[in-house]
Order: sequence, then structure tokens, then C-alpha cells
Amino acid sequence: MQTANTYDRCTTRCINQKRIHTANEEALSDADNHNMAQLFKAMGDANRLKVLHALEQDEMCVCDIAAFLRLSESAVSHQLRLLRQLKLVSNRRVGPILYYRLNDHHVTKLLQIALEHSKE
Amino acid sequence: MQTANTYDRCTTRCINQKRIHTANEEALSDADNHNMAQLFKAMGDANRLKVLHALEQDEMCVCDIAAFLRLSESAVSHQLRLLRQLKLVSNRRVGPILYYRLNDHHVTKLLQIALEHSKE
DNA sequence: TCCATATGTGAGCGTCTGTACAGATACTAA
DNA sequence: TTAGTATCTGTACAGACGCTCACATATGGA
Repeated sequence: MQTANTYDRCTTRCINQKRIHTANEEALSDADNHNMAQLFKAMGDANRLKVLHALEQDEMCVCDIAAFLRLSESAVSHQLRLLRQLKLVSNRRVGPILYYRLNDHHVTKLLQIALEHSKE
Repeated sequence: MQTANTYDRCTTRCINQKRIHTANEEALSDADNHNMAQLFKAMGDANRLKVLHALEQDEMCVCDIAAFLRLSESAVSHQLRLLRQLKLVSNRRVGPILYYRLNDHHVTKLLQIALEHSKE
């Protein structure tokens, strides 16, 4: 039982038991923490980030996104599926063409703050 | 030359050449895009996210973080190094103990917005 | 119906990532 | 100096990730 041993060893060595208790009490739920990690992970890829930023301006169809990223349409489709599953983008169909757009007003805020961070 | 072929194929198929041009003009610099992706990637891990949220309340030493995460101190040290390199956290030494704290006021905002997102 | 276009999906492959383990380093006290 | 505690670092490996390829699906026109 490696995990149990590791944990036991830690608890006997911790400096401030009370601080750990507080951290646990204030901690987010596993579900919230997981969802947030998923969101950040989705935005933690240069290509997906570029798409999200482009969609801030206006919707785009898949093959335009592929041309923009200089990536295969298949690769783009895979990435868009992930963004769709996380409800970051949605699409509308016009004949055979799917236009993707941002589906989450939080994305714009996150991009803005991250840009401020990267400027420092 | 797979990349060149893929790109050429895309350009011949794209629907809205002008939209691609606009996207390219409005696109962030590679450096900004990369830095932002790094930031989101760093926050895109459940354990690192948990640490960042805990440090919003107060500083913590490494072995307390390890106990809090139920993870080895070595693993925590590796993660903290990443967060340190990205300037998300900093530390102060008190004898042999290193206390880590948030080093970026953007992190709090990002966590708040991401939490709102996950609540929907 | 048949074909072309636009997009989606599953599998495979090379690469990246998070963790454990072992050992090194930094600091303190005796 | 020596021992002990707290943390860091190099390495290795299982699992996750991103892309490509081949093929499937969906829509529209001939």
C-alpha cells in the first residue's frame, strides 16, 4: 500500500496540523476542482487557445480554423470536440458547413486575465 | 513534407479566406499565446489547482502541502518548482522550512471565474 | 440514386506529464 | 563535525495527450 504509507509518513512529519485542517475545510469539492482543472487543461494548449481567441471575434467553420492553425481538419475536429464537450464552444449548421462560436462568456474573461499575466 | 501538404490542401478548401486573414491579423503573438498556454496548463492539473486554492488562504510549507494533497513530498516539490518557474508562487525560508505563497494576483481571479464556470 | 464536399470518429503512434524512488543539498543543533 | 530534518533533483516508467491516417457520417446537387 504505497499510498497509505506515503500519507502516514507525511502526517507524522507535517509542521502545522491546524493549517492542513483549515486547507481541507476550505478546499473546493472534488467535482468543482475536477471541472476547473478540465477547463484550464482545455485552455492549456496553444492551438486550442488560438482558436478560442479567434472565435472571440467571430464564428468560423472547421476548414477555416484548420487553415488558420495550419493543421489538418481532422486534428481540428478532434480539438473542437473536446471544446464542445466542455461547453466552451457550440456550432450551428449551414448546409454541410458547421460554424463554431464561443459558448461561454467566462472564456473571454479568462483569456483577458491570462494575457495580462503574460504581459508581466 | 506532410505539414506543407496539409496546409496547401487546407488553403484550397477554406470557405472564407477573408475570415482567415482577419483571424491572423487579430491573433496574439506566438510568445503571448505560448505564455498563456503555459499558465493554463499549469492550472490544468487537479493537484496544482488544489494547492493554488489553498494558498489563497495562507502560505504553507512543503510537507503540509504534501499531507494536504496526500502526495509524496517529492511529487509536491516537483509541482511547486513548475509553479515557481511560471511565477505563480514564491517562497520564504524560515530555517530549513520553505513557506510557499501565491505570487500572482491573477491566479485568484482565474480561480474565481473558473469556479463560476464549473457551477453552470 | 450517385457523387462531391464538409465534418466526425476510431485506432495507432510518438511525445509529454505526473509520480515514485533514490540520492543530493540546505539548514539546525549538539 | 555529525546527525537529523526539510526540501530539491535526476531518473524511470505508466498513463495521458495530440496528431495522422483511414474510414464513417451528413448534407446537397446532378
